[in-house]
Amino acid sequence: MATDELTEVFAALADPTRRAILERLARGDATVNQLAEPFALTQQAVSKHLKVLEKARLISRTRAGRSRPCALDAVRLDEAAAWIAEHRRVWADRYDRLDAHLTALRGDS
Amino acid sequence: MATDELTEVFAALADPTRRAILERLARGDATVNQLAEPFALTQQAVSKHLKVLEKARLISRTRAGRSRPCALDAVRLDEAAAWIAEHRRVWADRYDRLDAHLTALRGDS
DNA sequence: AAGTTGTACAACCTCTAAGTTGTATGTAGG
DNA sequence: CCTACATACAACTTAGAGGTTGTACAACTT
Repeated sequence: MATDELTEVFAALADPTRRAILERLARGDATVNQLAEPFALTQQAVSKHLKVLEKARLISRTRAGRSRPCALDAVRLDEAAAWIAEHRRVWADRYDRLDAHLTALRGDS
Repeated sequence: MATDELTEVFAALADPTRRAILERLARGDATVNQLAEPFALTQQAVSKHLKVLEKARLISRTRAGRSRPCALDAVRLDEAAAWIAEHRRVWADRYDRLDAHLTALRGDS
């Protein structure tokens, strides 16, 4: 994944409202107004959030008459998780080596 | 992890410079000036980024004479990864059920 | 055809993030 | 001590994020 795409995904996840929207969508698709209801926000504000999520490709939208239901798209989340996992692994290795080193220094088995 | 902490972590990861700093630190601890060198940024700007990373507890800092080396802290990354994994799982389940449903509709085995 | 409903667009406000320059502080070394 | 170096603090600028209100438009309902 390109750097800017990672940036978009993490930036999208950095907003509590957007994370809440994703959590809501995980329980089923929803329209803008349905998503807006639990928040003390206008429909327009929620639409903006959805635009951010859509640009980050964390959700996709379809047309259904006059409403535009949102559905989750897991691909980008996987890629973000992969970035974290990769770097987490690298330095977990470092700490494992450090642990081993310290253990060796202490003369433990 | 509290909501604001997740927000801090994701917001910290949303900046390409900060991700690059983390990648650099994954290869070994470094001082502010060492971190600043590859970027076309002032020392002060890098210090600000480090402050953000430290507040999000993605790095920790120690004193070593007149320098303050930075080291990675994997805990928060794990928590961010856990959030992603949890939600990814939920809607992976949804799509699995959808798949099953569609398969059933088609009359496949 | 007329009205209602769901969503998007535009203009605006305010706050904060990310960068700058300039300066202060603490520690090391001559 | 004095100087040089590594980092931090303060004040400022600029751009963008997140919110608002007002309005437009397309698609159902009657």
